[in-house]
Amino acid sequence: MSTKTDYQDTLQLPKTDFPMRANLPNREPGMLKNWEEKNYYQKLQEKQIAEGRPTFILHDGPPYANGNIHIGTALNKVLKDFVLRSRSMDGYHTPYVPGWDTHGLPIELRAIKDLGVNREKMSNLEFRQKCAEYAKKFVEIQKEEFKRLGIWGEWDNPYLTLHPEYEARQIEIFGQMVKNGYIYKDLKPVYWCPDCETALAEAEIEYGNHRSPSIYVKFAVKDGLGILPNGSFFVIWTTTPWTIPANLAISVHPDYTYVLVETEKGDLVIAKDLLDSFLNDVGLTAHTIKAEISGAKLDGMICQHPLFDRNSIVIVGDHVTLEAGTGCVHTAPGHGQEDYVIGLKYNLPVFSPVDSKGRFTEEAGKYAGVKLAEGNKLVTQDLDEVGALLKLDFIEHSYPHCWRCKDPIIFRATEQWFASLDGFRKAMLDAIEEVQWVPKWGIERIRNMVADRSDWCISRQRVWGVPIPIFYCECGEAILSEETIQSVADIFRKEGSNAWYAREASELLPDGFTCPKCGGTTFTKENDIMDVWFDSGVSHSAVLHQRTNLSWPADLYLEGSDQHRGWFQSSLATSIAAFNKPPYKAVLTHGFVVDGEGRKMSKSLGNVVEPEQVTKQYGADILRLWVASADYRGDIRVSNEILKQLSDGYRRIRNTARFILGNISDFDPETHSVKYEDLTELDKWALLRLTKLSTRVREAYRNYDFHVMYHDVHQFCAVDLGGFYLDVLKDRLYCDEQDSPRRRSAQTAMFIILNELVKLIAPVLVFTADEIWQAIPLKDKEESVHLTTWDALPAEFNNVSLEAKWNQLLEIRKSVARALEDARNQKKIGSSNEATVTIKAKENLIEQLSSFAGELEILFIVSKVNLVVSEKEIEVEVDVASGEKCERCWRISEDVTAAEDSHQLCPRCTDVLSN
RNA sequence: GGGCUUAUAGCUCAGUUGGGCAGAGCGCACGCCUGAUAAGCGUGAGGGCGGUGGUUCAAAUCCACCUAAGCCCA
Repeated sequence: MSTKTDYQDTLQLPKTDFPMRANLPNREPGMLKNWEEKNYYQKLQEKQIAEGRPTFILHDGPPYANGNIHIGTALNKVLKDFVLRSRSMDGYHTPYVPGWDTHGLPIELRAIKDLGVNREKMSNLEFRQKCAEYAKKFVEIQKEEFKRLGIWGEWDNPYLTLHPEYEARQIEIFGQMVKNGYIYKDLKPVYWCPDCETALAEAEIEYGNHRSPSIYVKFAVKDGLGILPNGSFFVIWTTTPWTIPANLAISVHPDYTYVLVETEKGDLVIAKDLLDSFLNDVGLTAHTIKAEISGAKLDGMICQHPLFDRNSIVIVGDHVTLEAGTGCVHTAPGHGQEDYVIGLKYNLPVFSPVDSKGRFTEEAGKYAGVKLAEGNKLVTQDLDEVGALLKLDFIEHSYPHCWRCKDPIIFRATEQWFASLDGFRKAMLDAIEEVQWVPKWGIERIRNMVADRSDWCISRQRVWGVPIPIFYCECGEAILSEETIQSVADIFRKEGSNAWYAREASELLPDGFTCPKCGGTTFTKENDIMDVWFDSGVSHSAVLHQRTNLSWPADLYLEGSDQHRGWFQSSLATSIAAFNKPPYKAVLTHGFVVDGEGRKMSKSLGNVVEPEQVTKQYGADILRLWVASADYRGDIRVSNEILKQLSDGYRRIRNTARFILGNISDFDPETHSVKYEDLTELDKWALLRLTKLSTRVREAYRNYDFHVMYHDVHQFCAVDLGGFYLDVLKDRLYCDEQDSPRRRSAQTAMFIILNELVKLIAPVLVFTADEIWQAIPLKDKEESVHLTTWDALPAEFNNVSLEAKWNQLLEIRKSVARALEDARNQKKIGSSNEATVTIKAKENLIEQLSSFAGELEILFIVSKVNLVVSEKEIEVEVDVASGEKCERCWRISEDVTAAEDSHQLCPRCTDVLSN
């Protein structure tokens, strides 16, 4: 009886425990645990140090610790992990200290909301304690989420912006900036609640309907620059009459057209497009349009303030709109954000004659002491009396209210601390030129932003953050000296910034400190804390300068492109201001994650993809492969379809590895390896392809072109290996004698290929690569692939002389495949082994094919190849192979003969079996 | 409204300084194999390069404008 399995047992079929199905979601956690137990990250660091490698410092931008990570955070950390792991394999020492941003208003708000904190009944110290707890909780949550993605780093020793040593360093950097003369105090309008007597952040504002007066006011022209007659009027519109006493200017848009129109209330200047609605509102008739003037020409004209003996100048700005009013905007730099910004441009004082309780101050002259609600009435009456009021009305509109007391809020200028960008802008711009920006256009973005930005207001009227280390003497003098700031820093280093709230000023100042101005000895503390961007902005020094395993400046910062305005800039600012050097040598940015249609993710659209969901359904390696597959310079799409596709790509790589593992199970590289010169030419060709791949992929990693790596590796597995090399090898591997040189030659090449492949994918497919690594039959190997380096492949592999010849063969192989497919469609053959192929071509091509000698059958996986010289370019004929099918290797040949028990065997198989 | 960016087959990507009928892989369709088998092999159909208008002997590649999308700002 002859059965198939009779001969199956005489073959060397693939044998491996390496599972075809990865089951990543279930298996990855176990591998993570193993890595952690064996302390691999630490081991890698020690190894790198022992080998004396050059360092590569990627400084981590701290995510904000107030929620779970999202897919964008995952993308960022995974990219960082790619960089570090590839640099490690490329021979660098790559310590990685992850960090978190732990201060700031969002955490204050969440602490109040989520922890049910009653802020009124709690001291600042207690409240800060709650905020710290909240932040630390999310640090732990995010830490676990990052670890799950396979990211290696000093997870048990990260940096937190609330650490005492961090805060101390932050104070020192501030001190350095003071020393360099870049810190000053000035007025700036902020949201202010007169009832609660406190500044409010944007997040503490609630919009609601409010009834306001609506007035049109005319300002008489004193100097019309010869364009407008004196005695004509600019007309403004406002819903806050109480800000009229603080009016310093009238803004017009440079690109709008204005008309001078004759009315019964005088000759008025109005934006042309708003003339009709204005006349209608106020109930006036236009008699004559006396002139049309472009807004730009109005710049510099001078008007008389209707109530005070001072000027109101005409200025131009793009913030003026045609939505309502007159196109001439009442401008009070002390009472509005836009007014403030345009005021800075024109050097207007930040005039804000209103106190913390919402009453006019002495600066408001006769209104001093009047509450603003009353002020609205008085001002309007006075305007009417002097004839400046054109119209009074009342409107319902959306207006900001205090979240706590629900009262309407005001804009009020208060004293704030600033860092003078102007003082070091030039140095920042110069530094930007020295940094390598990836992609290149990043330089354009940050350059424009730095060139345009105004001074940095670092004051925040909050408590959860690092206090601004300034004292005030009774005489009013603000104390900020090297000595006092260092004293604060020293105390913070021991006790943290809570000391600011726990101690009296005298306990924070150096012993025996006296006011340099008046000699006074009684001091109070500044109430403001620093902007959180200052916290994270000093991380380069707080982390890199203070950790012995790191160094300053960083080799690389790697964040989303929103950080051109954020962290890249705040870091650069503090670094330039303190040290006059950029904190990084290179900056890499990536785009944002969007959905399958390229739209931003939002809860309301319901298109949010959570990293946890991806790891649960597909595994972290798939998420990482997704990161690797996309070109991160632009936006990166993610969708189920995309992830599904990645899974297919992943399986291809995985199964390629599995196939090789199965075929080298009886291969001992030490005893069975074949020397390069003794390898078959096909195997040499495979190693040449490997060398090309390896060169390209390593270069791609060095250039941060991870998607090149993915596509090339995938293509190599699918096309070079699966589509040709491994398919062709099967006959040799399965049917040749186990220890035959040709079989060992194939195994040698496959072994080398797998070893290199696993190292090339290791930075991306961290779990799968290590799983493969464990399965490779190599003694004395590193415990984990992640502890290895990319060693140079032997130069002899780069045997380019093979290229042309084999490329041509592959071309012909395509023609053969097409011909075989035709024959298959005509039901002539099924398997290609059932075919005899006749190639007709010109003499020189036939000659070249002849040089493959008896190999062509194997290379085309057919039973017989005939070569015929003809005049045709190339023609392939397919016939049913004649002869009998060898029951062992399934190839058909006329040499197949009946073996003793009537089984059909070819001579090769007969030989193999007889040994 | 401003600064920067992106736009090549269903998907992910290649397309050097403008030059040969625009490529790859995946997916899909069809077929083969059943000794990589919840695998493997082959063939094939898919786009005219976001749109419009220019420059040029020649443009996916250069210029202008527009559209859509993204980040930041106002």
